[in-house]
Amino acid sequence: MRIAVATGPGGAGTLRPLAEDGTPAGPAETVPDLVAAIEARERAGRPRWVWPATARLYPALLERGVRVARCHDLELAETLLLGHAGRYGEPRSVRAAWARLHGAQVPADQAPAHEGPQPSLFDTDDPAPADDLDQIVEVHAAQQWSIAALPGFALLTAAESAGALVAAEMGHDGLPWSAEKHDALLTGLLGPRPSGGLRPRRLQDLADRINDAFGPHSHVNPDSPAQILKAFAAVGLPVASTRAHVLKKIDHPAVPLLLEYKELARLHTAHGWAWLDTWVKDGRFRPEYVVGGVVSGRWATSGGGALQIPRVLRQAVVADPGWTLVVADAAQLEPRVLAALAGDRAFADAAAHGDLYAALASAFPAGGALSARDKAKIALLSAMYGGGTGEAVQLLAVLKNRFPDAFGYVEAAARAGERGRLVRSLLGRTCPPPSADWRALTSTGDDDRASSALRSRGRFTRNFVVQATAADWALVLLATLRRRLTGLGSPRLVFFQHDEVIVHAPQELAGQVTAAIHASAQEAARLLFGGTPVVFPMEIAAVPCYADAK
DNA sequence: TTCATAGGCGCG
DNA sequence: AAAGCGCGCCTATGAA
Repeated sequence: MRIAVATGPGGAGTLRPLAEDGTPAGPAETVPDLVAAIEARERAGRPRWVWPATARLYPALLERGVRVARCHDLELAETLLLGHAGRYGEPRSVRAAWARLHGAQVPADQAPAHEGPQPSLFDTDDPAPADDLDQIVEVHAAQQWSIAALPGFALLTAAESAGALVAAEMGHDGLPWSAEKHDALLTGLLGPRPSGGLRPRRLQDLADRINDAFGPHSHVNPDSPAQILKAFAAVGLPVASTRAHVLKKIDHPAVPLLLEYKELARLHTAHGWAWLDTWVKDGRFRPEYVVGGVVSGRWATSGGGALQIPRVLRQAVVADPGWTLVVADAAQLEPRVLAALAGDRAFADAAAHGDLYAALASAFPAGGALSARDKAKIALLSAMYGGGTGEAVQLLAVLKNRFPDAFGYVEAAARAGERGRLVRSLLGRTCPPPSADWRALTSTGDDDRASSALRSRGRFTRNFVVQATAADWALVLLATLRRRLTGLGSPRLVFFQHDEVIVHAPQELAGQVTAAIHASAQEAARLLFGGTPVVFPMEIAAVPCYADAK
């Protein structure tokens, strides 16, 4: 059973039961308290809720303690369907989808109402227009018809919608975060918290010593790459850039000071006290996730930088007393995905257990500075990213000879991209078409810029098929894990980063959570790849602090 | 003063 | 000179 949901004014709304294919299975009903009505029907029968956008509607339910098992997010589904049709970037609102169905003028999407107090959806003074239930019902039915015709899309849209539920729940529950530990870490590395916009003591000290190293009259701002370049040129050491790996190659007393400065300055500006004040409240870090924010299907964030937390700050992620963090990481996910995708028998056999790179190592010649395992890893990464300079050239040749189907799979994706064609993940998530600029550039000449653009597009599509299918797998894992955790009661998903999840759970449930994660990884592999011999092992640790994992 | 871009680096 | 994929966030910088 499905139920379509339209929000109305003042917390009211309208509901209508639907069959799986979207045809109405009963009359529309207007309810004065939409959240209460959803809660009652959720208890009665766990329907799949059909609503315009989980991100706008679900936070208000969570505020009132209401969670739902399943939904169909119309905007996310519309985005996936448009993408599959090569129509990236067209408006995805229910109104826009309805207008497309009727050949009417398609309204542009409203900019996400940023900032301001969170859920304005149920505010009585909400200026946003109420949803139109009839449009919701009609758009949903059209989507179901399209989805049924596309292999993988039923699973893809269900998983994307479940991901939206998880994202809202994680934003609501938050990642357990110790402000005390974070502050102590900052103080230890940077010195006491400075007042005003001053540099912390340790950074100022390094800045002074960097200037001393460049000479008595030096005025270098270490935050300015341009000034650093000039300073090195002035002492006879011209460098192409100030990136850490470039600076490491030159011999000058300022280099180690600069490297230390950059690292600490980054921590201070991106995840320092200002970040702590903004993003951590009541022992929880509540980021804003954007489901499907990356074209490959990975999530993005729109604030808080949840997907770029420096490893050193994992010390601040601490379970509540009596609780534990179950930290789970998919080992070597992308090469395993390639193995399963390509159906390369020899490669899949290597990916059938343990350490994939080690299993491949015997195919690569011994000798030299690199171990055979490292060579296997470089070859794989080059194949998936489109690298292949220096030593990687020979290693790629080995890969091509020994594992021709795996090599051929990403090569075919690269060639499709170079021809301007679309490529898709296993479940059908589709890459954006090349831009008009790209077409103009690559159709006219065969100069350097044109061939560079061609190769760039090839690298993108080459990587897309792997990264996006890995995202498919991770999203299905997340969806099935969420279902299992609901069965366990109190455990909560609190973090998801591409191929890694953290569950916050009472200590006594750590074993059951661990089992649930293993089972979900297996289920995801089966749902995507059927009977592939490739395994998708999870490295799991139940720890009091995130930093203790691995 | 505001805005867009580049350079750099954090994560996978 | 650029160079292997995908992101977000910060500062410096120069144009508007």
